[in-house]
Amino acid sequence: MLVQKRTTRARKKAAQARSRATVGALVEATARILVREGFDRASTNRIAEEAGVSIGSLYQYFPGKEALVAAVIERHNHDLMQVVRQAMSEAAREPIGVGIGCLVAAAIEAHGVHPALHRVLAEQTPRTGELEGVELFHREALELFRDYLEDHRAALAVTDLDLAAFICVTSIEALTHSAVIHRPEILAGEARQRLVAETSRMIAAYLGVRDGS
Amino acid sequence: MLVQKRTTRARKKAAQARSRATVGALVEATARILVREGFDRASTNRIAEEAGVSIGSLYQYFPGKEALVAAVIERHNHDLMQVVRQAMSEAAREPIGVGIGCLVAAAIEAHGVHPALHRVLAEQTPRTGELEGVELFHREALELFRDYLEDHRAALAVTDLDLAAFICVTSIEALTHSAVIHRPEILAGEARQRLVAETSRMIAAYLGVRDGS
Amino acid sequence: MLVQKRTTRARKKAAQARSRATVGALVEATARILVREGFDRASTNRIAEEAGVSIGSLYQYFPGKEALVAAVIERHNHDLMQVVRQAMSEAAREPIGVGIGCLVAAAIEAHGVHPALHRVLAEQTPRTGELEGVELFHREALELFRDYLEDHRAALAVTDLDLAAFICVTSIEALTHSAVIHRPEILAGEARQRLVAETSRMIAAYLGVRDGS
Amino acid sequence: MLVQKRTTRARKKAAQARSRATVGALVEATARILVREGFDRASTNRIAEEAGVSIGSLYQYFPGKEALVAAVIERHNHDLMQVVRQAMSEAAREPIGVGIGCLVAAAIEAHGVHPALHRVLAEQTPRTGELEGVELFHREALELFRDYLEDHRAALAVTDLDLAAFICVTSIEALTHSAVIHRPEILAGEARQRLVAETSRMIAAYLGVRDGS
DNA sequence: CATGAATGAGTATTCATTCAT
DNA sequence: GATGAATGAATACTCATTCAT
Repeated sequence: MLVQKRTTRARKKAAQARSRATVGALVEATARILVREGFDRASTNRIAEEAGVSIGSLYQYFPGKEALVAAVIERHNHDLMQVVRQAMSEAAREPIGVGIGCLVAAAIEAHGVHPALHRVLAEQTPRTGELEGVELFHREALELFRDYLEDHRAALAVTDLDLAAFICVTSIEALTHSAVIHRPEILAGEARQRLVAETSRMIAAYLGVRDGS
Repeated sequence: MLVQKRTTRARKKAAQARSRATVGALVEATARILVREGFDRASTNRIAEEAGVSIGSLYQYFPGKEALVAAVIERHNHDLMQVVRQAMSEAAREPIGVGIGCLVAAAIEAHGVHPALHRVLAEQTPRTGELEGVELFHREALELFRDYLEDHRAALAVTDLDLAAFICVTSIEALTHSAVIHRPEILAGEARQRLVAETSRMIAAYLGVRDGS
Repeated sequence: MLVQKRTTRARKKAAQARSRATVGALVEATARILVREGFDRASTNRIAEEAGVSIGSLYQYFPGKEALVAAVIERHNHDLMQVVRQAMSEAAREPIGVGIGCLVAAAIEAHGVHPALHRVLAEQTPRTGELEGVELFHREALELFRDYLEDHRAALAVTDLDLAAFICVTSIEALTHSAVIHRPEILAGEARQRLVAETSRMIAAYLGVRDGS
Repeated sequence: MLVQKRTTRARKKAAQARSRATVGALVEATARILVREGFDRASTNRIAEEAGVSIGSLYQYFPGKEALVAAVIERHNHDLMQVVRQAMSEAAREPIGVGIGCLVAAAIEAHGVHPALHRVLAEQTPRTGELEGVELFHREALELFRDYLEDHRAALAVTDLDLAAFICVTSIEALTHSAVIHRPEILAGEARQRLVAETSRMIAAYLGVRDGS
């Protein structure tokens, strides 16, 4: 009995491990094809082939193309949040004037995680049905930033923190995104410093950051 | 002879009128379907049907779906620019502190021109090939705004006007867009005033607008 | 009355001249497109455009694409026959041994009249309906050659002149055609002489040409 | 393990058998439609229907109409070569005077393999892209015949065997083809013997076959 | 007669999805 | 669970032809 159980467990584990591997391969293949061929040419058949998995198995784990892309988005969001969270905890240890600089720099850095994928996701992926997940990152970042403002409320002139967070996060996100997509030259060398500086200055000015806090 | 010529002209005009009508019907039908069914379900056949025109005629005037959507985008951009230009000339007559408020308000107003279409264009239309025209509006607005800053250079603390224009236009665009799409409640009544006020304040603070100019 | 008639006549003539010009332009345009784009891509609309004529006018003069191509074939056949007839009358003045050489040489020359068109007609034009006209050339040449043999019956060993003509014309035609299409190198310089010589020798040997006739 | 493997193999075989059956059905259906409806009316949809296979399956195995027709041509060529090769080995055992008769007779026989298909392939199939395979048969036959001449070089008066092979094969091919297509009456009963005799005589005379070899 | 806008049946092709093995 | 052959609705696009002007 014990042996049997063990075997079963082992088998299950093996099976689960295999499952995870298959799922992983599929998500990675989707990302690769998305980047290489674009959203429209990313068909389930092609993805399965790229993953080295049969089309039947693909449908075993994902209900369709949408779910596959959603998984890619989720993973990408997770990677981005990693960077953001890291920056957040760094910023928490600094006075707010410095902290905002950290966060802006982090936003740019985050967009550099997987720029090609980011671009495809931003430019070609329709925000419909399951796929609106692209916006999820925004919401998470928003919450984090709102909390950050809350922690520094005393040092700020603004009162409506919700609105302030919306304005800051949206602006920072848009600036870094737009720079990455349409002005890559602005992100190299000294120009990058200036972008960070200017953006930070704008945000700080808007928030009415009091010196020495 | 004169009669003959007239007839010829009349014929031509009739023909041209018919053509224009067909083209117009197609563009309008495209916009309608885009809004009603979304980008992916907007097939050339469906568009032709909606326009009350044969599929053959569609291809007489447009090389494909892309061109159709591009025409819709172009028309939409044109409508937006109308609003922006109007606001620009208004702002030109005011001190910069007030002028920026005008422009921000105009940006929100512009997004209200045809919100449903705007949304589809922003969320579902891939920015590939001919379709990157969505970005064209941005570029035009950028230029206009840069000129505006140029005219008020003396009243500003910033020196790199290109970078400043990029930062301002991108931020304003993103804030109004994001508000329209994800926070419609923020655009009604008193909340709208606050959004305009806050945004304007941020931009003015960033530009280092000197009072009384 | 007279004046009237004259005018009418003149008009008619003018009209007829215009008609002929239109027809000519259409046939030439068809040939040009056939060569440039191939049979399949030669659409009536394209032909009309190339001819600088409206599609409506095209259908005034030709019932469809088939008729257009048939006209091109006919004209081409006519050009070929010109060469063949010329050679025939030359050959008639020579003893048969020499005459056959003339005819073979003429066959090659004929294929050089408009090789590109010839190729398209031979390789891409289906021999169906009105279009079987490609074979018409063969039949005409056959008849001419049969008469030629008849005139030289006394100098020949063969008795069934119909069969002999079929064998000779088919062979000559095939050899020159095949050379033009698949062995163009065989038609330049000294190789060409050899092809003519060998072919003539074969035909003469087959016919049992008696020397000195 | 063995059982497992067997099962796997069996599965594969079953799958492969199904595939082969589908492919076969498609090729046969193409041939049938080609004959019944002609090249132009042979659309992929019609072929799939005739084959009792979905249009999707058609495209799983063939990239398009061209490939389908190419497969038919290939199969037909193969069938023809079968006959030719058979005749060749027969001819090899005979003196060349008799051998040539064998080969000519075989050429006619070969054209009788599937005359209707042969006709469509010859008359309606454009020789473009993948489809030039019609000419492949010619090239193969040419090589075979050249080798044959080589083996009998001593018994021949001609020296340029390449040119001689070209002349012989082209002539024989054209004569039998033309007879089948345009003079079917010439291929029945006694007339056929005469055609073979005359053609053989022409070829033998051309080659300068020495008696008793 | 000339024009060219309009037509719409027809064709090739893709792709998400199912299901027997 | 895995496989991959099969499916067929859907789509983009062409082209011969008509007919109102």
